[in-house]
Amino acid sequence: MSTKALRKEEEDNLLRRADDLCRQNNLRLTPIRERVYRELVQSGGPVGAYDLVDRLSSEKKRLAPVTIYRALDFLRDAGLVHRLATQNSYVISHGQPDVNAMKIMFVDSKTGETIEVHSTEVAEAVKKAAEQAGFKSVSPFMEVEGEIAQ
Amino acid sequence: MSTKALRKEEEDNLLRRADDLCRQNNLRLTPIRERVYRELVQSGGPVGAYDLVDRLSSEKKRLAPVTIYRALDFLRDAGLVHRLATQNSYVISHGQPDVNAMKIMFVDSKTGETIEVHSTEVAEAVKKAAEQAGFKSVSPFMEVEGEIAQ
DNA sequence: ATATGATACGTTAAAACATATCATATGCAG
DNA sequence: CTGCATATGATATGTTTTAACGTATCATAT
Repeated sequence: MSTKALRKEEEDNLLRRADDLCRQNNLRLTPIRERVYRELVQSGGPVGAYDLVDRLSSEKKRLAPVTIYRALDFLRDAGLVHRLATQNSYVISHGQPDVNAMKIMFVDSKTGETIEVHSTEVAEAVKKAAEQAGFKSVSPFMEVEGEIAQ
Repeated sequence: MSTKALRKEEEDNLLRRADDLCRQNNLRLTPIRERVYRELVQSGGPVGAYDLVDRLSSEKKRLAPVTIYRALDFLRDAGLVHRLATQNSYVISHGQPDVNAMKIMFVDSKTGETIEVHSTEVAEAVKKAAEQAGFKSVSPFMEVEGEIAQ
């Protein structure tokens, strides 16, 4: 089986999973929201909001930035998409959301390429540090810049 | 001794430390750079670039945004200042730069208030996760959103 | 003394990113 | 069907960051 086929399957899985999640939580995965999510899935990496505007606009119909931002807000609230603040871009959240794990987005400083890793070990260490800082709860997402080997 | 006095002492310490660091690395802590750094020190928290423009501008002379950004870039390169990507703001980096520790900026989601904690435990856990992701090196800074107790 | 190079800063403009506002449409509960 | 909440369309504006180009300053070389 080609990697392309695998890729396609995973895309479908993600879309189904998104659909299920929304259904179960009474969230409306409207056409625009679904298209934004699909675009992020297919891109395989972080994409800027204005890039999404371009990619989802046709000759006849140009979407307004605010439309994309609204869709992104929805997807982020649903936990399907994560914003990379250091890159001003947006990326799908992989994996089953394990409540106890920290979802770390490693971002390559040069290319912007990202890889997501879930780690309960990091989650625990961060939680401990948070207590020192007087923080009672912390986001389960974080972003770390670095360099990919090779 | 009042907390104010303590505060003043710490400010002086930070400024001296910055001065030393630059001297030792042949970096030029010019007046503008020093003023930007001092302003960040005195504010005690994250400050936006345009805030800095306002605060460092006088009636007769208004600094251009780019001037501030350049000073901030210098200070960031020197490791004296950290950019809070989630807040579009800038904050001094406290503490002796411990090479083995992760410098975590906890950011209160509501107020934007920050507290910096250094943790070798987090550094190690993140390093391990980075290896899983195929990352050979990671930034010693990270930013975590959360909520302050109370 | 004059030229060259390196670095910082000034000035103007624009790119890139994000939100406000108000109008219109669409779904859905009563 | 009606009214209310929610989603989208359209336009404008706000905010943050960088680009491009010129000048000032100072050290060093010719």
